[in-house]
Amino acid sequence: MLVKVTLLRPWWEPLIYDCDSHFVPENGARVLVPLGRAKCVGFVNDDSQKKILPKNVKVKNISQVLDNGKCVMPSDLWELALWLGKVYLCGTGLALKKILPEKFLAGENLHANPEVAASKNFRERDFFCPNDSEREEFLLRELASGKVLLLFALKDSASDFYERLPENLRDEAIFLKPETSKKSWENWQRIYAGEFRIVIGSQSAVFAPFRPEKIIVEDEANPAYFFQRKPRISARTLAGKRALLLGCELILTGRMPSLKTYSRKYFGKNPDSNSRKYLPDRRFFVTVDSDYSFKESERGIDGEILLTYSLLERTNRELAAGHHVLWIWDRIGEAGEIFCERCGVSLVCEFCGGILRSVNGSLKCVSCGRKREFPDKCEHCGSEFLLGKRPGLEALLKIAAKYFDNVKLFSGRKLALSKPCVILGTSALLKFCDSHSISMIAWLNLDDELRRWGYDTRVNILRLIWDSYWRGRNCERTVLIQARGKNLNFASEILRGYGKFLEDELSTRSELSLPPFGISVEMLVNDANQREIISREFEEFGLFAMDDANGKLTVDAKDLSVVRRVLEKFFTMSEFAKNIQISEIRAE
DNA sequence: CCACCAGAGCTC
DNA sequence: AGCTCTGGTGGC
Repeated sequence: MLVKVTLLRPWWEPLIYDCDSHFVPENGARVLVPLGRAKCVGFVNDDSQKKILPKNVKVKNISQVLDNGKCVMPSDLWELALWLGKVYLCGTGLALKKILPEKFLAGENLHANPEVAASKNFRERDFFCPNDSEREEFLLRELASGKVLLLFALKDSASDFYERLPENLRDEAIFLKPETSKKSWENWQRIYAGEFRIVIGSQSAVFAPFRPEKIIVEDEANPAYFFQRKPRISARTLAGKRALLLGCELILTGRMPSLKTYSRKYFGKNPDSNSRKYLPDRRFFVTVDSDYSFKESERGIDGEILLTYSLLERTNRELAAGHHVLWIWDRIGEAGEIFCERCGVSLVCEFCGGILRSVNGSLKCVSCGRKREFPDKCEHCGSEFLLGKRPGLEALLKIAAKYFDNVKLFSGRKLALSKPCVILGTSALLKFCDSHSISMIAWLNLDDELRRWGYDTRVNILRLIWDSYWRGRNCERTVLIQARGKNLNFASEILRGYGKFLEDELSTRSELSLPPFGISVEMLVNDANQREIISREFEEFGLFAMDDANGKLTVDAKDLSVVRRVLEKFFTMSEFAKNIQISEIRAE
């Protein structure tokens, strides 16, 4: 009896093995199979289709059936793996690797847990409310009963929330750490055994092995839900799919809805026209360089820091009232770039060609992070006139110190805040709003933030600015945005409110077929001939593959299934020669 | 003579 | 992607 078995490998198709008895394990059951000289764990993945063997291949026997031929992982996780393998072009094998712990995949023994029949009653709700305390109360109410999976975008917010839980709830709950330690396998088994009613965690907790009746995604608009490692899908999307497969309730919460949720709710099949009420309008102050302003610069660094009169005046006012003020400047170090004044060439990383930034007196590559000593001379022309370009936080610190007595630079370490002061740092500063009373936040270089490329840059910046208004328990706050004339548009779009901004963004993306209206798949194909072949295949399906000649191929499509149909023949075991790698899928 | 390694090749 | 086999290097 032939059986298809999915192995934990990058190819998309299952392999065919023989199961000599008449007893065929069910789909999702673990088996031990020989592969070449090695033996490895696979998962039975049999469909009704005919089993076609390539020539010159002899079918081998399954070595051992594990778990009595039963699928012991929660069945919705098995279905989630099949779905993820398809929609993220990674294959079921790599999807399983993402979803399940290493020990389970290695075949470690597991005490099977009797399956509880799911209620099969998918429902979606949301609670968007900018006030953090109100949202926390909502979450506590939702945790009162039933099995709940509660997801946060960041590990720290998850553990903070867990620590603050009232004792009776904390006894029934577990905070699932993302690390893969011995302890985490133990915790996985305890959740599997049904020891906890509530599971709290960040991204990876979306794969918690139990059957929640409710999945809550807090701060669902946060891009931190995207996994760092491939496949780089959003845990929010997985949570939604999982709720659908389980037939349970999905609750999205946050200060504001994400673009995806917003478009689905208001522009999807059943637009919800009466609940735009949760998009409150707030006033921001935008100040531009045509206002009375100072252009400060630092010795040895080419480039100016814009300080408007309004910024200085308002900061002074807040300090006098005994408050803390945050100045956000998203460039660490002394200067963003070092260049030679004589020949004009900038210093770049010798390994990856990335721009070198000056941090703490040495050089650090912006893209690969490698450090280097500061050279004495220009490596290009030998002159000694090396200058910084685009001032960083260290330069800002020196300048700000001229205007205010108490200025501090936050560089990731702890910061004691006793006296009223100006705190300088990147957008990571926003977390001070949780623990301190911050009465003003100023965005000093929004221009630079907007220069960063990415179809979602604008939405992410909007979200950060909007959060800077609401984050923390104290909501009386001024948000000030400095902008130069040319980026005044963005600033004034923010002034029109969150909802209006997202609507405009959606219509722009619709016009340009950007996500969520179009999907873009980026792949690495080192071999030029192979690139040529794949491009032609795409063309036959009416898709244009852009070749950047550095090995990257980008395809924009309306529908991923066409892309999958083209690529599937390259992701078989015989074709797979490490020459195609899906590097990025932009779908939302 | 063998330990140690980087690279090649194969996998129903 | 792993795993194992290969063949080279370098130590004594």
